[in-house]
Amino acid sequence: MERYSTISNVAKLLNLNVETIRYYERRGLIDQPRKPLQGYREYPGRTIQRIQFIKRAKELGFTLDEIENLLGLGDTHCEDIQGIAEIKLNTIQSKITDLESLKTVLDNLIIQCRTNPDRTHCPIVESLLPESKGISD
Amino acid sequence: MERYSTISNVAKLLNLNVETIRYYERRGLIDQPRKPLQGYREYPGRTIQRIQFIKRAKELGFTLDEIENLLGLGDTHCEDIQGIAEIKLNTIQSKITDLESLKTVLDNLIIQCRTNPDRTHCPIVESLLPESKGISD
DNA sequence: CTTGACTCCGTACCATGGTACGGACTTTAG
DNA sequence: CTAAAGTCCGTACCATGGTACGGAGTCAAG
Repeated sequence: MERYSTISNVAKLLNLNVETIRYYERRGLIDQPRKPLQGYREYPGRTIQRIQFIKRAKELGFTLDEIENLLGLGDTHCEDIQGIAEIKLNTIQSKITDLESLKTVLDNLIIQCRTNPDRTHCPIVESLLPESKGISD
Repeated sequence: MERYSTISNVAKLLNLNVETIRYYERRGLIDQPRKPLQGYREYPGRTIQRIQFIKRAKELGFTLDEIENLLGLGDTHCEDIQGIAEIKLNTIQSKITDLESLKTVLDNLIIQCRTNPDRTHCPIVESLLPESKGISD
């Protein structure tokens, strides 16, 4: 693996936008290489690896703040990292529960629509209205 | 129900922020009452109802754009509304599926952490790293 | 040398759904 | 009348994760 690379090469290698890398730099997620007297900044392999870590963690649903935490812990605090992952797992579970509730409500409303003999009034709209007064005014 | 009300009364009645009502006006979701020559704008009952519709639809997961569509349809186009609801239902189902996948991955990683005899290396971190090289550099 | 591609830098913008604020004006209650 | 609360209005900001852009400078290839 090449140890140094310009920003657009890194972006291409990791299938990222140059602007995104700059954003991560600004946020302090990765180090910005020093500007050499001659030529462009060169990104070391460890920064490339770090970005790969960030990308994988994002895929797991971690926010950039959370990822920053993880990166700060290194891999010698397994209990702390486990804790962060458990919190994320609980958050995901909550979201699933919320979405399942929504799904149930929408399912029921759609069934009402499908079985509605009078297509000039809509059970979904009526369920959304206060006291089902209609909005045709 | 009082037919006219000032903006802060509407906000209080509907448990909303004044600024939120103004935002809905700016977005064209609700009509902004004409400014009378004397006194403050007065919000008619039908605007209050409309905001209640918006709130309930948001609770069902519809975005403001989608809600604008629903409001535009009235309740005489049950098939169109059903279509919009079905799209939303599919979106919610997709999100649930994605989240379930994430949950499975995180579950497995957390189990690995819990059963990890060597707390000085973390399976979660190692799974996020390219080739599990470690980030202690 | 020239030109095109790349980098840098600082600033602004985008999506969505808000939220905040300052200054000017109006209303209300004492 | 006075003071406090409310309204209006236009502009800017917030969260999160980006994305875009213009102008200036650098590098590389022909």
